[in-house]
Amino acid sequence: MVSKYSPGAGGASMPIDPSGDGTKALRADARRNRARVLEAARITFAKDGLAVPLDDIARRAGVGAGTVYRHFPTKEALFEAVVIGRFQDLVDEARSLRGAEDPGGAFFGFLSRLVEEGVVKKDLIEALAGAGIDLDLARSQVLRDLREAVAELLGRAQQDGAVREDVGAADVMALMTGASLAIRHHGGDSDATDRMVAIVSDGLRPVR
Amino acid sequence: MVSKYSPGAGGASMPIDPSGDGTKALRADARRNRARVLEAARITFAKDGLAVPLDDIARRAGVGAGTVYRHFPTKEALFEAVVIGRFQDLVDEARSLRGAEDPGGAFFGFLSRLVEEGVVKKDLIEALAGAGIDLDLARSQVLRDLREAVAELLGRAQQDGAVREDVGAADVMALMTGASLAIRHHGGDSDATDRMVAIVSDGLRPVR
DNA sequence: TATTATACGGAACGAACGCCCCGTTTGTCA
DNA sequence: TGACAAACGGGGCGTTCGTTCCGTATAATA
Repeated sequence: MVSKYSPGAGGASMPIDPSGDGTKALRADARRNRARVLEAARITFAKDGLAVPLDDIARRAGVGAGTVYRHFPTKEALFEAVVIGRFQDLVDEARSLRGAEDPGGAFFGFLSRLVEEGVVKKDLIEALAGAGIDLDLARSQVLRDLREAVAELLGRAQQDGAVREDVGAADVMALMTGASLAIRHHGGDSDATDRMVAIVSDGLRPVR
Repeated sequence: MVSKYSPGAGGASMPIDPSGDGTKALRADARRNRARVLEAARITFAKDGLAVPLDDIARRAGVGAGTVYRHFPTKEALFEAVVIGRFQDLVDEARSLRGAEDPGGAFFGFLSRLVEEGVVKKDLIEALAGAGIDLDLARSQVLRDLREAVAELLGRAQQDGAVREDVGAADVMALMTGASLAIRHHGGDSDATDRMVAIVSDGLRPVR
């Protein structure tokens, strides 16, 4: 989850950067505040989605709005940073299941995780559903990675005869997005969650 | 779909109202404009949901913003009026299927209609998903009617053995909401729609 | 046609919110 | 510890949008 953010605009006499990755070392307080902002954003976006006022995030982080903007050029950039982190976690999880001995179980288990995440993290489903967000996340690498990882799990499950043949990874992700949204509205209790996931999962199994 | 809107605040010397239903007769131009506003709102809310600026609706209706407010006290009231109309249509449709000879077919057919509507009418799914709307629609009669009508179709289908026993009407409506949202994001082509509906429908059938 | 209640339109208002500016504070390094 | 660059914070600006106000236009009625 390394950010591509680079502070400053490249002033005249920039000291050589020690890490060599194009990002200048941040001052101690700046690094601390940046972390606080990210953490606050993670919590706040999860609860209320992109709609939350940026001031709320700043207040929760214990910094001023200006500080948020020094670290992230726009509100959407901050949102992106948070969401990309979430996606990356999912990608890692999906990839760790690639070699599972039970492809069907791995696939359905991952779906369940996906939905659980979506129910708890509003920003995640908003990002997946593209809820009124420009967010060139569509062109982001993590999203491609996620789709690819899902496609791989799906393909293996299909080869194993655990999943019907007429669905693609995009279908699956859309269904999970929809399920998350439905559950979240529904109140989000875990019984309902399980029932919904079971229904969609059953629908994904091969037609008898 | 009779509105409960009543113009004026009941001045001192109000002439006896001819229709006797508590609403005073509107002037011809007022009645015409009201219809125009409703029609414009229907189209505009369907396309863009509640997020659309009210001025856009007024412009499309060919009236000023003030005129919209004379007929509907708030933007949300207008939204409600539109959504209630849509719900009522669905209720009528569901009720007409009560006596169907094939309960399973009737149930699944209605679900398909529900999703189709949701995909095309953004306001409908927003209302069903409660997307950031206070909208005491929750306490509205039509919504109760709809839930009840769905419950009846569902119950018959279950008695007929066409639908698994462990789901309720709320689950079904949530799933359809989710499917609509997923499809709409997905691009909304009718192939995808059919596939999604088929998957969820299959998931709703009795476990083998 | 004269009169009047009713309705109209759109300018104006105010609240919310993203974003920027700039005077002040703080970390860093010699 | 002194000097300076980096970072801070929060007030303020500009925009968007819901809502209201009020001078003007018009349907209804006699």
